[in-house]
Amino acid sequence: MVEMDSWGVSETEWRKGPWTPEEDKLLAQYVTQNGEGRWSSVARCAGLNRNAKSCRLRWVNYLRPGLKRGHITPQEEGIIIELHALWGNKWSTIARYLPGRTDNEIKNYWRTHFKKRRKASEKQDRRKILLREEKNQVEAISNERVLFEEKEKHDADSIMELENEMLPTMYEDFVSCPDTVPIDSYLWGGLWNQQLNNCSKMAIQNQSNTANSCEPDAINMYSNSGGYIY
DNA sequence: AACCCAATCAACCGCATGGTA
DNA sequence: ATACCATGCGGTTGATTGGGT
Repeated sequence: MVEMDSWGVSETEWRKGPWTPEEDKLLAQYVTQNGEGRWSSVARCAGLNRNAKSCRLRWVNYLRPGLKRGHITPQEEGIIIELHALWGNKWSTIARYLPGRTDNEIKNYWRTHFKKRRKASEKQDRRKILLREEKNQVEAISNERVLFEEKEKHDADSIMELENEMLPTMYEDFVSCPDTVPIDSYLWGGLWNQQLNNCSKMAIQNQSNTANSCEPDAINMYSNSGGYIY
């Protein structure tokens, strides 16, 4: 089955892809002799195996006399920017104000340069976001650190208070009856050990004074451990 | 020298619109 | 009124090219 395109011709048999110099010559000759328009007949009569759309596009964008070649000038770029701001993607309208330039050319130019700028701006945006995130992270870490230090200080104060309150009592309990006090209760670190160290001297002194007032093993355990209770 | 990637350009495709039979 | 054809337009794609690694 041969499908018909919007130009009323069968699509499947037409040549596609880049135009050869021979095809260009045939098309240019035909259009020069017969004028623009009636592209269906151009396609049929010029001896080209191309559809009407393809012929028109090739003529309009490449073969038509008066087309400018080369880069878009800064002046032209200015006009494009201005007119695009005015009309948006109306490429053929914009092209009317740039003699020798085709809508396709302007469209490609805009897409290339606009895309480049958009990419650059996206890159800049991403960089800004990263910097902001980095800053937030630093702030968060800093805040966490401040909170942690405050908490540590608070905990240390609490422990100090607690120890100051409890140690004398605990030590008394320990000295008077070490078996009833769980050994874990004494795993409190340096302050407790320091306190206990001071007290132990008194205890040893007491022990020598009142020989059987407390169990000697606990004190020995402390003394043998180099000041720490395990 | 070989490969990769981005930029560029030419051409295609689908849709909209206008003319006319 | 409407169906069909011709044309134009904008978006997209694919090939080529040039620069960087």
